Amino acid sequence: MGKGRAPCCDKSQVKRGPWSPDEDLKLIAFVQKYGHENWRALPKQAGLQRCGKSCRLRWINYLRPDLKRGNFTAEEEETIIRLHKAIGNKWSKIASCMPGRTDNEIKNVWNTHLKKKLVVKNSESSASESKLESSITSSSSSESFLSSNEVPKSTTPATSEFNEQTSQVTMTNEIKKDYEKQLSSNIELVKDPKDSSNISLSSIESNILNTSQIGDMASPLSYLGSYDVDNILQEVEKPNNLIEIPWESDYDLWNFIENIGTYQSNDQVQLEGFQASDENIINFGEENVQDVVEAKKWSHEFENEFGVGEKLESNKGDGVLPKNYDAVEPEIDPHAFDFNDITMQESELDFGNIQLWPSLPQNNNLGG
DNA sequence: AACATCCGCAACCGCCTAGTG
DNA sequence: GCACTAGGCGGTTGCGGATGT
Repeated sequence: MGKGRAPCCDKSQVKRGPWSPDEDLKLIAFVQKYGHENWRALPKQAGLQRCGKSCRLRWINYLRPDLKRGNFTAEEEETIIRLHKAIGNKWSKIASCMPGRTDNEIKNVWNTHLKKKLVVKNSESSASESKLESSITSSSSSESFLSSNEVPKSTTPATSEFNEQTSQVTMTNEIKKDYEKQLSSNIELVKDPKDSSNISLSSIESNILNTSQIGDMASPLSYLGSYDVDNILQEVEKPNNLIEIPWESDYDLWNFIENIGTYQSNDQVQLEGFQASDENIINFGEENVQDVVEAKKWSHEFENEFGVGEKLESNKGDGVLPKNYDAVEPEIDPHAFDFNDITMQESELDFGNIQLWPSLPQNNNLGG
């Protein structure tokens, strides 16, 4: 060894392996209350014998309240495939286009399902495609990022954001930039070095700009001819019926929505099925009561506006809770608060059992 | 029923990068 | 510009459940 940096923590001092419900609760409670400004310091402050990285990963991939759980829908898979075609293994970027999904999850889905699916698909269509390919790409060395069989088959270049409500795709600036960068680098690759003039792409370009079937273009050249990414994406991607929800831009709004499932009372909350010990009690600050009231109000508005009330329904059931919970506590849902044990100061608060994942109980299991 | 193999997923590892002094 | 730190990312691994023999 001798190379590389020192480990981020003393491995002998930290626990590794699967997380227990108790650890999860500690982490959730801490993050809800204090946030996660400093992951390295967090485990100590939260009373966890874990590496900060491990805490971060656990939170991001599993405990975050805005996570969607359950199988990927066909639309989501399609989105992953499209984005992967365009930007490759940029899992976090892909994830940023798919609210409620994590990079890790997407990566796993890709490696276990989609890659195989595509191999089968490609081998089925390879015969017919190879004919077309040879006629189109003969002039290009085309080791470009978007090889001809990687040109999106339908509608969207990669710069997109999946909209859960409409199953539509819109673009984020970050991805767009990436995409533009890749386009320009590809253009360099395909240009004939002997030709100092720009490649004449005007006819192709106008085709792109005028067509609603960008995906039918089979040639990488024609694809790469689309310098005006903005224009194209606006033309092609923006469906009329799309309701755009600014996922990242309005943090407070999402916070409100999330809070419904997280902050319940300014009192101590005992977790159902756990013995009353200090470890199993989560204290919520007084200010959170206001949050809950506000959140409830907003959630009503939100539900009316976007019809997402089901988001806040109970997510008990297969595939919603982590697998290891079944193993540890098959009879107990550690994320269901028992409100019988709460001394309510705000008499109007009556939210029933709301769990720590206000997430969509999509289909059933996560495969597995 | 017992064992072997496969498969999916959560977690870990190590590198990269941005921020800071 | 350099060193250091912490967060983020993508690749990989290992466990446990599912399936096959």
